[in-house]
Amino acid sequence: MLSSVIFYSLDKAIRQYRRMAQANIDRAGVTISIDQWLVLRVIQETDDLTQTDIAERVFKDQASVARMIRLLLERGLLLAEPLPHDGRRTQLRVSAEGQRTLDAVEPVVLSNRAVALDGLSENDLNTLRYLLERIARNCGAPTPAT
Amino acid sequence: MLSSVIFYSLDKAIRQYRRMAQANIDRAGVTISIDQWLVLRVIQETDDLTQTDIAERVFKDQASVARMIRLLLERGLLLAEPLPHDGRRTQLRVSAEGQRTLDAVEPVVLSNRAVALDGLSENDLNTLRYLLERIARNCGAPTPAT
DNA sequence: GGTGGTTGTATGATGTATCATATAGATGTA
DNA sequence: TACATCTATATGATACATCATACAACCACC
Repeated sequence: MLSSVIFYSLDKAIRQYRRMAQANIDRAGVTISIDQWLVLRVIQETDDLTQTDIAERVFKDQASVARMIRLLLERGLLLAEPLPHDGRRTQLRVSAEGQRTLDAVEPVVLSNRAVALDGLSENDLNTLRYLLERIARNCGAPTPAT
Repeated sequence: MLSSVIFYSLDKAIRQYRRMAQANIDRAGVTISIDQWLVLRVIQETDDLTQTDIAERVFKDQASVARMIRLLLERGLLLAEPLPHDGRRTQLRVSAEGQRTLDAVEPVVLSNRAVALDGLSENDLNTLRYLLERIARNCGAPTPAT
């Protein structure tokens, strides 16, 4: 039955977390999706990444990142200016408004994590991380039949 | 940094798994998404469920399930006939074609799971399941501020 | 200084996620 | 029976996921 399959538990956990997290962000009066927030945060930390770099960091597709960046630009949370030495790229920067959003979301995210991980010890988390990374690695191998 | 946050590991694991799983289904020559497959399988097991019931079982939204069922009907993998005692619902059944698809996908799914869980003991799986269910439960509580 | 391969970005197509809402059938109750 | 309410389904709107492709800028090399 479904509940015995680990991937349903996985799916369920991440889904419930995302719902809870988004609901709390909404309730805090901030208008941003957790995916956009994630991209914004990565750009804040390191602002000379290509879209492909960003996509790798957040485990998403370059196409998805491109569209999220477009939305963030349209919403004024991100600024872009052309890069002189590479006509394909633009220099992305978090705008003041974007910074305000990040600041507003930060405590909510921390609280979300605390709620989600309530009752789990440091040890549990390490175990969980280890097992999840193992699964990801197992699945990450390209097609063996070449 | 991102890698230290458990939810990125979670997200990464499930994403890698889904990519691998879908790629293997595609390679087997079957044209179905793993989400559609899941819905089809639930209907095969129990064919008198409402869309809301199905949605609950697969941890999805009723709206998503409605659209997946529409696609499955359009593709002829599912059959619907009106229910005499309830004009809102239809009786859903897996078609012969749908059954063939399920049969074709089954071994691929089993193999996918084996690949993904390679190196994890029964004990690891129980731990993992327990921790994931705990997280899901932690996140499942409705808004506390009422 | 062309030319071919690579890289960075954008976008089309299709499917799923989520919320909100619409609609119609079913049901309970005054 | 009439009405309010609930239930089952459908759908609009917006966003993300994924693959494929387009295209322009870059770069190496002859």
